[in-house]
Amino acid sequence: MEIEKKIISTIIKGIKDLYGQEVTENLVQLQTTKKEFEGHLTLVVFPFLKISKKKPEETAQEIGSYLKSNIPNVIADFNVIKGFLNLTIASSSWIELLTSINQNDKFGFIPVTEQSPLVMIEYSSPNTNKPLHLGHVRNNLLGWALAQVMEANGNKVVKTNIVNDRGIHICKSMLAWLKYGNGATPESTGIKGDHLIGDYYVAFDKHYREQISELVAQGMSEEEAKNEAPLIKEAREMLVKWENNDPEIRALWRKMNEWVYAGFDVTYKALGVSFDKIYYESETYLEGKEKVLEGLEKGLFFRKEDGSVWADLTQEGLDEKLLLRSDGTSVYMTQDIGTAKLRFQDYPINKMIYVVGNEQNYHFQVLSILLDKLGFDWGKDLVHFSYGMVELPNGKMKSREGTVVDADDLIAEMISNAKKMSEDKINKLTDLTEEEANEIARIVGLGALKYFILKVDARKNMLFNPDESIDFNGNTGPFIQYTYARIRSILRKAAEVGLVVPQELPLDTELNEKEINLIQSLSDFALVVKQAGNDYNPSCIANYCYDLVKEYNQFYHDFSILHEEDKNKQIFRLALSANVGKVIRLGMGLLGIEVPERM
RNA sequence: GCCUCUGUAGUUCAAUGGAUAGAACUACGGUUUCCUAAACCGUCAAUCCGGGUUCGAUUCCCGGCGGAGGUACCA
Repeated sequence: MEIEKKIISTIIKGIKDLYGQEVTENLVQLQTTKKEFEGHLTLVVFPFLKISKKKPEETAQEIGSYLKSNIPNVIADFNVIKGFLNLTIASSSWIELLTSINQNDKFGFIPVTEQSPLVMIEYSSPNTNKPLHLGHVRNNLLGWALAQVMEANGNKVVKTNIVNDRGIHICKSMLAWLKYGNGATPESTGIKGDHLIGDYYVAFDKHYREQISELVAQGMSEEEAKNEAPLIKEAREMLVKWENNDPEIRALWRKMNEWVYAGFDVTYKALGVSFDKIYYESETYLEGKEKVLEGLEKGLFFRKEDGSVWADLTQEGLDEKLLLRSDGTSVYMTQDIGTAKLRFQDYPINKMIYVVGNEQNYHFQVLSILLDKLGFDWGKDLVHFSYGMVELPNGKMKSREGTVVDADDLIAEMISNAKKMSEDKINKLTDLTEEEANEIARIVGLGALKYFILKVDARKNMLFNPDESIDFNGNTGPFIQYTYARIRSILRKAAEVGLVVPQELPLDTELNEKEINLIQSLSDFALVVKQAGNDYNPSCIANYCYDLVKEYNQFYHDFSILHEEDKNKQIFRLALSANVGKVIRLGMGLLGIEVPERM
């Protein structure tokens, strides 16, 4: 980082001295040199040709000479290939850089201060009528990782969850439980609360379909049958009762939601995610209604003859959008407006990020415009962190067809597979207690799952193959975790013989290319964290960690560390290992992935 | 129909407009006097098609073709 800054400023000065023109920093393209060429950093000189009015080679040569004579303690040498100026950095500069990384426990992170902007991140947002599935897992992992990344970039972060705890879908579960449940509770059945409720949601659907086909058999059209089936009518009645605060219905609703929340808590805890503030739609939907009526008064919205309220977005190139139904009840959009209002009351939000699937791109485009019209400062540039769907090898997940991957099942399976894998490796964990071994299996199993999902660009749809997901080789979480554990092992062994990495590293160590490359890769971490924050994209951190690990593994394979005879060299390599370990821990930490001391 | 996103080795994923498009899995073949072999090394193999922008395009723009999503008084 420091090295690059120094070079860039010298280049800008050099262009001025050589060609008499001021250039901006973004014109200076300094990148890491490709492996097949000599040098560490490469300047692309094409952008300067118009200024120098000379050939690429000549321009590169001149800039190179300027750098070498002006900052000789940084630029040891240079070479020119076409329009590329390859710079070789002096060893002492690299060692200084490693020292600065070594001294900073939160290398690459920008500290959060009182003045930092406040970013609120909404993620998870479950319905309370069924347990979490693989799609929610992606949402939760992305939301958590993004929160960590934003914080690492110097933002105050508030993680929030909006729970959709009201509506017809909840009533369906409640109704089925009353009819077919025989008073079953999580305690009496031993079934996790969210799964229990989910079972009755499925039961409702089953009986509902039966009624529909009966009615169709009696000669009713399918469309009509769907509306006339006794079950759906009862569910609607129940919803009305709920809205009218019927004490019995409300009591049942509260009881069943508590079961679900208890179940969700277990899943959230297993995934390692948490929230600073939870909102419930049962508490926000009325606020939204109010806000919409307020907008109506101000003339922002209009009312149709049937009483429904709409926003006219044709000016913005969109169509008209419904905000309140003709019967006065609120829709999805209304609730989001209400939630926004409450959040704004509760926090001085500078930026709002919604982690929601890409099927709702249009919804958020509209929401942004509406919030802006209603006077929310952050409305216009709210961020919809839109992620793709998770597909299975045999197609999309459909809850009705039973092709969903349940989150709890998946987590349990990953952990038990991790356990099996480590048991296959004899001589490894034999001295550990059962408890310690289980803890490692948990860390590794979850690491595999999290990494598998987070390494993929969030915007893209991704394919999840349950059989292949638990691969512990290649670009996977366990591979990275394993490298970390090995590094920790080396440091433990070194400590046993009294070798400790000092704060300050000796400057007179001779470095080879692989060692320099490793320092360079370490320093890239700061750039990657910044990029992840700018692009709202945790996946680049995952891929960075993997590249770093691969590079370290080669280094580790080629050079000895504990058996190195040159004392300076030994300390240097130990420091290098320690800092690779540190950066892995920081990087994986941003993804919400733990790293084990042993495995 | 209209709108948005997306097309990279057999498969799953990479590549701020930069040099010969990288990995991993699979297959085949190597490497343990040595700190964790859950490792390392090698071989095979790809930018959907056609234009444009420029020193230079997987990337940006336009047009096809393929995939996904949206376009509801569902959430």
